[in-house]
Amino acid sequence: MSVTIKDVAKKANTSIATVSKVMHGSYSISKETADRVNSVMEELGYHPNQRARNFVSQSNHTIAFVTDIEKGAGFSNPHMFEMMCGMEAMLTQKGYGFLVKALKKNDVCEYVKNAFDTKYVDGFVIHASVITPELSELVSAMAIPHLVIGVPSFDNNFCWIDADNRHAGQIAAKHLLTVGYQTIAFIGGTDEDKISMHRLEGVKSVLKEHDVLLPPGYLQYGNSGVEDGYEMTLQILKSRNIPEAIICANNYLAYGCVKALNDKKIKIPEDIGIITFDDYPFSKILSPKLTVVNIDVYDMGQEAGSMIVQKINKPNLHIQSYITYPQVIKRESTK
Amino acid sequence: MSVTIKDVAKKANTSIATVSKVMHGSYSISKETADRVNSVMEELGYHPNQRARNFVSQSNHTIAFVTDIEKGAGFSNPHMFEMMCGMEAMLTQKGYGFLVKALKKNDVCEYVKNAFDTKYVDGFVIHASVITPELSELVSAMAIPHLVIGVPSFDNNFCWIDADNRHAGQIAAKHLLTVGYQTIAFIGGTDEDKISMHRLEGVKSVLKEHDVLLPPGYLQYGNSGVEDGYEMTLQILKSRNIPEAIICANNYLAYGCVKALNDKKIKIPEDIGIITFDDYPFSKILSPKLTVVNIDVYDMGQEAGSMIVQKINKPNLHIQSYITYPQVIKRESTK
DNA sequence: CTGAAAGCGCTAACAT
DNA sequence: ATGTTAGCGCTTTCAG
Repeated sequence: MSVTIKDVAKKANTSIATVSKVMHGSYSISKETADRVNSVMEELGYHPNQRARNFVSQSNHTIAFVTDIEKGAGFSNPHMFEMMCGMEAMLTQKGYGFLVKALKKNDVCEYVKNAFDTKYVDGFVIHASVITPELSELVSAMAIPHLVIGVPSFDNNFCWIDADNRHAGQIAAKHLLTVGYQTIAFIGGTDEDKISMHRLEGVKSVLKEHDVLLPPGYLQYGNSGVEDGYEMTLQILKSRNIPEAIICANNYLAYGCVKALNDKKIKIPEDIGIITFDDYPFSKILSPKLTVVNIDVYDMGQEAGSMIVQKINKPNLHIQSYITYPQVIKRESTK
Repeated sequence: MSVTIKDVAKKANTSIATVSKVMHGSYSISKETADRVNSVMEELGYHPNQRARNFVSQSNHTIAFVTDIEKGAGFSNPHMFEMMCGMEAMLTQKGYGFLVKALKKNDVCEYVKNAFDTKYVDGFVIHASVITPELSELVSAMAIPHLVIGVPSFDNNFCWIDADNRHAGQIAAKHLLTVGYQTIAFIGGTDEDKISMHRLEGVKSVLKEHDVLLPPGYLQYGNSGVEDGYEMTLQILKSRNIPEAIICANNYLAYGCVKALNDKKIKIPEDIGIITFDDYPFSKILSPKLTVVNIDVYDMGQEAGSMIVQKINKPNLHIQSYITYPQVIKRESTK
């Protein structure tokens, strides 16, 4: 076994209580004893046993991030990881460990309940993809410190934060208007796709404000594959008056859109400007490089890390808010 | 406080030792008591306190993954996260928690030493990007359970596993030969870029074996940007005899290569075939979709998870090996 | 300013 | 088959 507080106490000719006090910088300790104890600790290479401390304090100083990641997620969902990076950084800064737990929606309740009951972790950040009404019940009934990332789509008592996609949509529309595009079309996901819908809402609100019309033909919905973007763009091009710019609800649609425009020999950004959301690596690689409204998910992760710690310290804090740092990254696909 | 083993014992009219035994399925317990205890546990909603267990057993059943990730890593380094997914899955399966710790190379020694001394975690998986000779000293001097992912580039006592990029290079070359390309060029990173170099080695070994020449003009090195790939491809096209296929050491180079070939109106895969490594999301999005030798980093993560657990259980196990599951994903850029 | 002692909740020898 | 008891290493009253 390694050296314990007892060993230090013995060698320093004092009690373990005093050693403990020295470690915690208690004022009621004479400089001499403190010095003596410190040097013995040094000499013996003493390190407090974290597990014993966890046990006594009934806190692990770790939080679990619960989400649904499976094989391929690293490639298909870079945002999730970018968020994790931000969370980890903030939690480290606050003195917490960052534990990752991949779970299917159906297993989350059991895990959270158990992890909480057994005091395995101090709190949970839970991705909206795995929340359920039962979980909402559970966390509020047992007052489990938690924070959901993403807006729940049902009645709930969760604390949550989310990116404000509506705001991002507004920013996209404003950017296009500002640089001089006067007619704007939108291609987006199905109506199941909340993110796409919120972005569209934001776009609409800005267009309305500026008295820009959005004729039905300028609005296309579909799946979010490259091919879907391609087809939807073709649809838009059938309009009597071709729009001056197209807002694509996501990168894949945007790539399909670019392809369609290329095939039709339509110049980007001169004839038609394109803007999309989220800064995927290939936004910078495509030609033209895509102008993008980026949401800083790293910052969002940091925010989440900071908030879960707040929740742990002030359990009755209740947060439900949109947090977002959208920003235009101007590249080649807009004037 | 929540319900403890004492409460259960009292209510079940037995001792805490018996309760403990019931939990661990000891044989020397009568069916009746076991049943009674179990139902009391159920009734009271008892859950053993994990922290107390950790304390007693001096094991957290958690391992820390130490690596250098910073803002943007989610996008720039999908492989890292894919590996993490695999590790998490395996560790969960083995009953371990997965803790992520982002650290700069200079801070790793201190962290590992302290986390080990304080028994904060049971073992470490360490990414090769943050290892140092001092760390090697440390882990072997203190017998710290660890596993490095990536080959160290210096003399060391680490246990490590790595992807076999040489093997991947062989597979790429073999694939091209098999589908009928007879002359092959290679564009790769600088000679600092070990991964690229290893891939090239593999390629060379296969070409040699099949008596295929690799004239100097067919070999281009540079940085790994899209533009670099573009330029290097142009260089290759200056050769007297244009090669029938090009192996690109990574995706970015490959994209530049595709661009150059498109600009020169050279048809892929008819005139020139292209193959590259690692299945980035945009390999499937580009046109033509890229044929790729994929290394399953998820599997590698799983392997790492499994091995660190083995190391914890059998400390004198020493592993230094190349582990790899390279596989050709045939798409449109080769015949 | 210092120390004795009572836990924290559980496990595992050792008795019975 | 069951119970007693001694820790695990540390924090924290409470006395002195």
